[in-house]
Amino acid sequence: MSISITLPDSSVREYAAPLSVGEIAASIGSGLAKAALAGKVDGRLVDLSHRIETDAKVAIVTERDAEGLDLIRHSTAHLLAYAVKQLFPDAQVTIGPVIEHGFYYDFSYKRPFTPEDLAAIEARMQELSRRDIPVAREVWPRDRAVEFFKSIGEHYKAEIIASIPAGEDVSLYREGDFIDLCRGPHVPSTGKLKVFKLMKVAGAYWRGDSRNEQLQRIYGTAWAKKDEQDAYLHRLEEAEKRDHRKLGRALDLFHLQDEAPGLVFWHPKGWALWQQVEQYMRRIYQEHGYQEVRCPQILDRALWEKTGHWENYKDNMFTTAAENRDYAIKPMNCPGHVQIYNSGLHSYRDLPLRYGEFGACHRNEPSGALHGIMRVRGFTQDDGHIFCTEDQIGSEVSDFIDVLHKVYADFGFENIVYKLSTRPAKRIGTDEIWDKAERALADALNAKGVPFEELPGEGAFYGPKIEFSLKDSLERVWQCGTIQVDFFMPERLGAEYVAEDNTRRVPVMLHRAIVGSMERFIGILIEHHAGAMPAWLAPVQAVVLSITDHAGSYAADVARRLRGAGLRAVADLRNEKIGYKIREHSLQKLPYYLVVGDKEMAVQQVAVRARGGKDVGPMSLESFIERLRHEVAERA
RNA sequence: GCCGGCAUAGCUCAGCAGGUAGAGCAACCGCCUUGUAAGCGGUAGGUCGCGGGUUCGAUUCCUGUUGCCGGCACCA
Repeated sequence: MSISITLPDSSVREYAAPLSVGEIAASIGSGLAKAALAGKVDGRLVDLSHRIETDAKVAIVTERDAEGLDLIRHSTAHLLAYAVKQLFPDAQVTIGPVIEHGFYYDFSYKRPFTPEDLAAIEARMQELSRRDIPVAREVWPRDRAVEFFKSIGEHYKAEIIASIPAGEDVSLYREGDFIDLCRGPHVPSTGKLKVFKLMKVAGAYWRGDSRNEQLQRIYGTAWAKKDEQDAYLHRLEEAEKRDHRKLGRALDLFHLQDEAPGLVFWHPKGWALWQQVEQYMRRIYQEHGYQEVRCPQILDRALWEKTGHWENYKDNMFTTAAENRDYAIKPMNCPGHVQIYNSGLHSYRDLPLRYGEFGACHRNEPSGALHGIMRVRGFTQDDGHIFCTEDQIGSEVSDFIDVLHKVYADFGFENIVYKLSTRPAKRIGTDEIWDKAERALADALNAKGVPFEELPGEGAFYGPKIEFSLKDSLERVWQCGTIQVDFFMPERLGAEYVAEDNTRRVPVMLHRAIVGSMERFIGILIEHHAGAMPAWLAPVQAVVLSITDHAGSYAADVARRLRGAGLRAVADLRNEKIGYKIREHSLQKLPYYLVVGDKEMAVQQVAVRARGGKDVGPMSLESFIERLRHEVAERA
């Protein structure tokens, strides 16, 4: 009996006897046979050596498929392990998964790998690739595999296999004298792996747990084509130029120094940028029914004992003492907001009640977590708390997401990542309340039609939450916005309202922030715009450049009139060539450069140059003011 | 916090098999009065992160420490 194989173009081929995916590729064409990396049989990825016994749908996977690229990366991770085992036979292998743009492999070794080791390993990988060593799949009984890996001293591998259910078979891949446990599939031979580069070594914990021993992780990147890798490396270089730490210094926005780790010194220009963001967010508060409040920075220990922080988060709080009393510098704003709520008696008619604060908080973050102004110990949140009933959660969350979308859009962000974290094992509150709250959050997200990832068990012990993240130019994801349901703190701190039936009830509290940490958000803004802030945010919107001393007083007057019109302008009257001034201010990435010389002075105009070397031409100052105002209003 | 790397002038970086340091840019002072991304000349500037050790002598070697960088862990 024959086997009929259906190809992706719906054509059907008949074969007389069972055959491998590779043989099918060869029967279609020698070019395809050469390009083939793996196969897809009835939707399942398999090796080229996979034998097909019955009718099936088959696709040949090449480097042009997304799956092919993943395959290359995965196999390159194995090639890395192969090379490491050759050069360092007593290193132990663990896991080597595919990640975005590449792969990594974790090893256990008696000493750290050096950058020189990395170069040697990469060279060995190139050599192994040149030798085009076949990669073969083998199936072993689990227990035999465990014994085997133990016998060759690969204890981590043995542990991994031992965690696979007993009695199952496991697949191993052999290339040369290197054999590794792997689900596969893999490329048929090492010669298919040509474009790769080892990027860095780093520590990583075994099984991701900081209580376990630390392994050495080697990161690499791999691609189907050389020019794709070159483009990727180039992209990384370009992204580095956007690094907010570099731009913060170059544009004189802020600095950090040893005496204040994780705390930011905002310079005049950086603070001007901050103020644009803060004033914008203040209007958002006002437009959406929030009342702005302000609470103390330091609160008595007794309050933090009530919230549980003194017991559970003491290591992460900065504390202080005076006159026999202990205090903590607030790590969050919510307890303060509850105090304001509690200062009066509330009716159900008052709810929802929304408080907003630009609250500066301090948290003693682990030293290794600090990162520029993105992860700091002193930060300010656009923090808001909504006191409401259980029934109001849904509409409040829905409204919040609308506002958040508007804000992100105004700042120019479209790439938002949504995550819904649901009930953890250790939690307070009844299942009924959790059901209700989780459903309210999920319904709100679904109603907006946004895709979200659900993280079961990742919610806080006091309630579920949604987190909204943005990606920076280095593809790092930063959490900015959040909305969290809290069944716990209002009760802990004695918040209540009088319900319709005249009973006292505990309100639900929603913690919410849109930009999150102002510091982090501004860091993201800097990287997003590569320091070239849109006019509405730019610390300096226009600089007036005099060509000679002769036009100096006119230039100063133009700058004065711009400031009088509510715009942020400075004059550069230095005795320098105009090209020099243009260059200097261009490096500062200002939106507008107004050149004034005798010509302009004579007709009371300004010659306008926009960022990026665009010549806008001469115009009256009034026209320019109108243009800039329009741009600011549009947030263009 | 953990693993590794790094720390030299305001910035970017060089240097030193151990003999107390150098460039470019910036700064300052002159000259030039300038037309859309670097005019010319000069001057000044460093306890080589900080502490301890080895040494006749340490910026260089060893050690501790602080900070930063890359990951990991963490992020109420």
